[in-house]
Amino acid sequence: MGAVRGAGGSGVGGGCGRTDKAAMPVRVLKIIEGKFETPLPSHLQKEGLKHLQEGFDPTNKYIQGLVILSYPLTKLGDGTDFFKVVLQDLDDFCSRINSINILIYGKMAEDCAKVMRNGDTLVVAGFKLAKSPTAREDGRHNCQLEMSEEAGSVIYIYTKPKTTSASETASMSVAPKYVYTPLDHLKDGTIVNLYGIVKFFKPPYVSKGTDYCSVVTLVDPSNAKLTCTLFNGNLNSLPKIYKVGDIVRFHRIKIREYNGQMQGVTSAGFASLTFDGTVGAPVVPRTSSKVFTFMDEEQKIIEELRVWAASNLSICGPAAKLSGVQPMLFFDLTCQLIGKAKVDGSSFLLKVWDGTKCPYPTWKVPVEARELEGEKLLLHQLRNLTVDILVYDNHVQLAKSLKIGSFLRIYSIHTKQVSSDKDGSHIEFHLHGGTCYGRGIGVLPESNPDVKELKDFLESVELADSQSMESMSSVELDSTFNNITVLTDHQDLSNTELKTILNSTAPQQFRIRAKLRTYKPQKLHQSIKLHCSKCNSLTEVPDGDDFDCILQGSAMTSPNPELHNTSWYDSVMWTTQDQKQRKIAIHFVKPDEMLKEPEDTLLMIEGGTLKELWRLTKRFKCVIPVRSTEDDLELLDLSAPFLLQGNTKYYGCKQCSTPKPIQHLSSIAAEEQPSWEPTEIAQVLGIELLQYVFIMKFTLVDGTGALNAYLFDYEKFFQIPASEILTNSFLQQKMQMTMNTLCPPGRKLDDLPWLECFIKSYHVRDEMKHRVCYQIFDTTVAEDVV
DNA sequence: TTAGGATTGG
Repeated sequence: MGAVRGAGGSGVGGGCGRTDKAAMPVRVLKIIEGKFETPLPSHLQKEGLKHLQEGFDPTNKYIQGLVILSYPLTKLGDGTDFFKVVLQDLDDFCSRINSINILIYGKMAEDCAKVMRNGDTLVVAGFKLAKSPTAREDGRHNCQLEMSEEAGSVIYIYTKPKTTSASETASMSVAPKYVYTPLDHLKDGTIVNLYGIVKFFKPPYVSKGTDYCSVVTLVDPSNAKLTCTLFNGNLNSLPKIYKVGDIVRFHRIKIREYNGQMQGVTSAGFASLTFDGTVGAPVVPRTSSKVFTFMDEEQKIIEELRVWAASNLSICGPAAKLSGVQPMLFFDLTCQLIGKAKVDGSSFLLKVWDGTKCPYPTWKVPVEARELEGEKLLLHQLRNLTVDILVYDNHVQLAKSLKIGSFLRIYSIHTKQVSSDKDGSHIEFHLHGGTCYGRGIGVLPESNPDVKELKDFLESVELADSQSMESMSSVELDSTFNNITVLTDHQDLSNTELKTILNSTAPQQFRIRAKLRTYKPQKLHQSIKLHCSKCNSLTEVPDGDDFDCILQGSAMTSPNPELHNTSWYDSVMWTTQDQKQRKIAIHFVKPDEMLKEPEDTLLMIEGGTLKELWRLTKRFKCVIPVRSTEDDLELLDLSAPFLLQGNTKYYGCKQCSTPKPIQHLSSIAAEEQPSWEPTEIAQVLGIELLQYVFIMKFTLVDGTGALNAYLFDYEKFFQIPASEILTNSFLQQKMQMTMNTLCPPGRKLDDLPWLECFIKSYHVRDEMKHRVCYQIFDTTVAEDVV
């Protein structure tokens, strides 16, 4: 963020902003009733353009005029910022040559580009006069003014309502310019404007006084932190923050010192805008103010903050669903309210659903039927998908006021596992009293993207489940029989005894009915390997430490700026603020204009740490770690994943891959809607993609004999992709539950369930010996077992 | 005025 962005009414003398006004080379002032807000220093004398010529002494002289044209801020070959504007001398309107080029260099260029607009009045002093090489072409003054902070130049920018036609004036008022103070430059007793990324928040709650209260902790690229305590009698006037990572703009917030730290509190006139913090999401402010300023400049700030946050802050991944809840934890739930009821004086019941089914039996809070509000039929139809959430104390008042059908985000729900005689054990959902950890309830508008997604999902569930709901009891019945737990394809084959199979020649295919006496590995995560379908090799999945080492090694090579910003990717680079001064570059592969969502975007990163990479994968579709060479970006060593997507690391076969230059990715980028499939990415980069597989050994018995059958499975058997199991504890749990059903621990052979599956026999020939092996195929664990 | 971030009780 630059130091100077503009100045509001209090900006000049009010002590806000981070630069000392007296020394400031670029100042933004206002014209009030046709007069300059602050008089110019008395030693300066005005000079008209017509008196400027080579040899003119600019000491103590100033030029005044109107900005009629400004060019985009650019960088010169040596990296210096450069900004060019054209000034028109209004006092010399009759002269044929009444405009002059001003060339501004360095920091001053950057600062001016941020605040200056066509139509502003400029006063410039301390400039250098030089011959204009473009006078013949542009018809302007044959001299040009050259300015920079180093040369002692000063620019005063006077913002003034532009002359507009009467019809335009009605809809367009000239916005005041605001100074935004970085969070590390806040001073006790000031009232400032600021931007920040929400690191923590308490959704508005009823305080013990007369107002609603919301507590918000912000961070910004200065790495400073500010906790704000905001009050308002009107719920609507508090910032509409829905999740950590949202970005806020606060105007007129009062800064105070509290317990040795700066604190923000609401002052009279406090106003806020809130934005989604997702890179690429539409920049639409959420606010209750009817009138607010928001222009391109602000949009740019939001976009910058989003990019900074995406690579510097841990923002949690996808929100929890009811299907993913685990006992004894706290989580935020996005859901729809379908019922509510008074329970007693200090607690209130909310019945909600999110379309997914909680894997555990859940608690039903007994309430009097006449107290229950909500559509009775819907409550009945969805009874297996709704959960009861009991909210307490200070949350009761807000809960009572909620409308049935509204979409909620309930923050920090506690799941508690309770044993009971009646149903073994169940899970209870509590929203305890108090506001610790942001505990509370927020109402989300229908326009919220998470709500839109939820609504679509609920609509699809509602139909499907109302049909299957009635069959629920028969499913429960099935599992009590519990003797055949694996179903297969090829139902036409009849069962063969294991003894017969052991005496048969290979290769052959059989359907069997057997019990799973034991299996290896017992530690299920050890069953995951990487398989190359080209050379048929199996390798262990490398652990995170190896990857970290490779990343650290590659971070020794600085990004090569010559490889930045090509026709198919945009680059940003920065240096870390720590002692290591590590350089990080991110190259965003340009998406189709219609597809700007970050979750569709691929990026390449140089110099990132493991942690930073994981953060980026939460936000972006694909992340490819690369390093610079002299003339291209290249992939890292193939011991490292060449691609990260979601939670999955994709590896290439070291024997079979012949990596091609990164440039080859541009062919996918050029597609209308690149899907960024790992197989496609691997192919264009010359990588032989390794696939995650489950490799297990099942010892099967049926009373006639015993044999070992291997399971070699990508996804079909457990209905869990092998690629996801290592990073998903829920899937690990699901797999463990499946194995516990197929082979319940601690049971005698007689009590084990029968399984049905397919095996095929095949020959394995080593140098010395020859043997027959068996492999499970075309078999899926039945739904009701899972 | 209120709360000033920092879980787990019913």
